[in-house]
Amino acid sequence: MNLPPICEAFVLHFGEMGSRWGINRTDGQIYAVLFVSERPLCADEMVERLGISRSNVSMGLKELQSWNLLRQRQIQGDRREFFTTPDDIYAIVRTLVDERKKREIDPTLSVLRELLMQTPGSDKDKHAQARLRDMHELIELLTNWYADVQKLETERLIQLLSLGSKVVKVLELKDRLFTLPGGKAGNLNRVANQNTND
Amino acid sequence: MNLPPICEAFVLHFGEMGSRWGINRTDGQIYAVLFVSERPLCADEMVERLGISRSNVSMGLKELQSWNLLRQRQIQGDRREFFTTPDDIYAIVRTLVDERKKREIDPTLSVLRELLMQTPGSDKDKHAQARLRDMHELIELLTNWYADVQKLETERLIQLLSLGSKVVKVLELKDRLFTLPGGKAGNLNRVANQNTND
DNA sequence: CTGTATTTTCAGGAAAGTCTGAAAATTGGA
DNA sequence: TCCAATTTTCAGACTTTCCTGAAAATACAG
Repeated sequence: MNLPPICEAFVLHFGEMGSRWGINRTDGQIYAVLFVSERPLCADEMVERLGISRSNVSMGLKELQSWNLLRQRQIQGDRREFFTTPDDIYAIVRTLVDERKKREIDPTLSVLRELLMQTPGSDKDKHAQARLRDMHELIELLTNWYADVQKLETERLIQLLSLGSKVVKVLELKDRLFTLPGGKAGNLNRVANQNTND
Repeated sequence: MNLPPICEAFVLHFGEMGSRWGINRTDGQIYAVLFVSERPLCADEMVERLGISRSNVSMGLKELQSWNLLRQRQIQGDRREFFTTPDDIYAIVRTLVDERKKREIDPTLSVLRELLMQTPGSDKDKHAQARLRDMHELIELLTNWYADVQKLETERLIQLLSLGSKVVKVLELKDRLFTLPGGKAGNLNRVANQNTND
């Protein structure tokens, strides 16, 4: 590997982590090397830096592209293709989550729905369906939350995440305020509900 | 595989998904078969249902136990050990996330912190550090959010997740209400801030 | 302590996944 | 069109991971 020390340490760790998440170690390293690079790289530069074969880089890039994780750039008067990762790390994570959702969560949801439609032929299958219903409900809760939150601008998202569980306190406050008796409170409560039900 | 149709379909899908997440397909199947089972199972029953070797089940159970994913039960007058998954699927997901965090996120954070402490020996390393700082910041944001939200009771958590991005609307409402001029508003604002700053 | 039921370990075979070099395909300039 | 630069493909070598049966270890009843 032909990289300055900090880059190399990161690339190695990232490849290692990738391989624990079902991502080919080398593909993880290719991504990492692009992620820390100050400018777009062509395939031969990755070969040079990672010390792997040209064909391995080619396949890795194809895989990463199929995950929408790369930007491709042409450089003036150069026939080679250059690659980068997006600058915005929030955008990167969104893409990653979107792709994994598309490839793994969505198919799982549809398998679960299909199995829940079937008529159980035994008590065991009946019980299995009850468990599957729980799982389906939870996955739906999480994906709906994600779909909703994903629409927010990064700015707002950060705000929301920073707040964490304190949100619950704000809700308690809201409940407390708007369940007070009296005309004014009733009026405010309508406003509040307008704001919380879409 | 010796399972009723719905169970079998689920077990196969779950094993398949597991293998995409860096979990051994067989271990995923073992988990799945316990998850849908109406009662605790002993190792030989898993052998029978999944059609794999006894030693494979033994290793799978060991692995799943190291992830804290199983409950172990003794049955009156039976020397064999019986296993189940927890009933509460929210608890299951919490455990899963906790373990992955412990094994993958935490070590990554410490690698990042370590690399950010180092003095860069080149411009490339300097730029790499800037990228690593972004990544570190984002991971911290997410893990802090998780650590915070994880403390909530399931009930409250569901409430919060169901709300999704509507939370932002509630916050806007709060801001609108408590930035109005007047003594009463000022007073309420203090209450609100007490409630939102821990 | 002995014997049986049960679980665990582990060497080595099987399967799956990864990597490479050589060759084919593609691209764009002349 | 041809040619050289570049990228892609893919068979087979190599590596890693997984799975098994046999043997060892453990647990416990008698």
